[in-house]
Amino acid sequence: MTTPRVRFAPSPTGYLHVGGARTALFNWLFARHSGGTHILRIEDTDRERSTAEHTKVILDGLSWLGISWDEGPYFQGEYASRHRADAERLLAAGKAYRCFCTREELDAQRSQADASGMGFRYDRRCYRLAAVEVAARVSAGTPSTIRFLLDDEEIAWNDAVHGRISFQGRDLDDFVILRSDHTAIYNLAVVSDDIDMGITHVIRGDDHISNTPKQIALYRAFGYNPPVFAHVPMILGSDGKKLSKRHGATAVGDYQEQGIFPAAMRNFLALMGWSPGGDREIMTEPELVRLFTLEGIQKKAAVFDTTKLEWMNGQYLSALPASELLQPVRRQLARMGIGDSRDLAPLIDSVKARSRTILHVAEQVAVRLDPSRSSPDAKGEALVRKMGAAFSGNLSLAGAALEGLQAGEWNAGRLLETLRALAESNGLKLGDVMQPIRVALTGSTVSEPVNELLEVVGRDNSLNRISETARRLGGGVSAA
RNA sequence: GGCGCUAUCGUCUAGGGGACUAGGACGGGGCCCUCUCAAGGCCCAAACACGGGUUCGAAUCCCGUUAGCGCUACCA
Repeated sequence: MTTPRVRFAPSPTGYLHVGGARTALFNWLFARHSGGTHILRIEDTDRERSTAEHTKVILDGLSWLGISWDEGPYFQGEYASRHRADAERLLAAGKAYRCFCTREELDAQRSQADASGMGFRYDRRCYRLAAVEVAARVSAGTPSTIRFLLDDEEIAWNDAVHGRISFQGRDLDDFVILRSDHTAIYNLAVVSDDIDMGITHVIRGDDHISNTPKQIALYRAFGYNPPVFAHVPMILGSDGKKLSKRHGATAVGDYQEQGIFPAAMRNFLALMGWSPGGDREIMTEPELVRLFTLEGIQKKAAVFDTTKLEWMNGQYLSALPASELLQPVRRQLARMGIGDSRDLAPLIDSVKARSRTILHVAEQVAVRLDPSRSSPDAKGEALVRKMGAAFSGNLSLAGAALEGLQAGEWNAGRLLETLRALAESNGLKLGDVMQPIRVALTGSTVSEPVNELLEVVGRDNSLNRISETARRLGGGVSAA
């Protein structure tokens, strides 16, 4: 068996979608697993919608995900002359014919067919034109497309994920392969390029299943054996509909911004429509490559579950030491307009267990760098309301006790001792003194243990914030 | 409408005739830990779409129904 050659062939008419990224990932995993070649081909033949910016975004997205390619990127638009020559070769061989029907005529025929409840099929009126008539129109300069003459025969293939799929030629149409401006239509361009590039396996979304018989017919007409087709299931939004902007973040760039790790995204995407069998979920890149097979691909469409993605990202997050998080966290902080001079590692360590994304880590680090950046959330406000005057009262008490600690004593151990003693001597539960501090410093009722929080925020920042908050909420009345 | 694809917990999935009182993960609920928690530990609820076959035996094989999705362009 020759080594596989696969391609990822996005059209640069939009951003790199998670569905496209998943298809790219499968192609890449298959190539790496089998020692094959991964080719990147940009299908830019839709000139109206294709842009260089989209191409760049797609390339950047793939790089971010760690998906590489061995050949390319090739640009389909550069092969226009081969496409045209191939179409004309089919025309000369009598396997295609010129069609002079205009778009308007076709539209009229289509709507008529719709109105009568019949499915539209091109009636081959131009195929029946006499040769002299065709020649006359051509020399008169009448624009024409080239249509493929589709035989009525069974077209079937053994799909690597679905098994045998078959269509009848009579259910298909004599489809256009070359536009009147001599540029190729998708199905022709794909087959022409895949033959030219020696593609052995076509791994793509299953929305292409109905294109496949047309493409196989083209392979037959050109005298080539079709490649192996593997149609991977769609990725759906939470409502079971095709993923779109309505579903929120759908571009891989969105997840990059949210602080999702490429490794986590890759791991998660690999599990959308593929399973290694058994219970494995968190897998390293080499494991993914080793385990990946076309047989493990699912037939059923998968719903993209952001919550589980974030959970998985959290798994990667907690497995990574703070030292490796330094750069990404700094980047996020910079985007938030926060420069820093402090060593962030201890801050990162104290918040990463409770975080799922880098963005979340950065937000919490920012608050610990400067508690005045915090604003109370719903739970924080509820606590203030519930405790009433005791909130600021206990806070002042704590502030006074904490002030007794010198800078050299400001560590988690001493802080805990101090707070415990304070609670005991005032007949308070530990939580009654801890929670107000937590809310004052973070705005929330959730954080690392308060003594650790105090240590990480530092003596001056902590004390300032505590007295400030006590004063503000105490309405100027000292509770002491 | 026509053609095609698909159908296991809410979601991602394991399962390829007996090992299934259907397993894992996310999410949900509860308990423990505890100053709080989105962290950790333990526990619970939750699914084979429906109907026919085949078989000693069906989540697994076949057929039909239903539902969902895709395609049906001089888009890709």
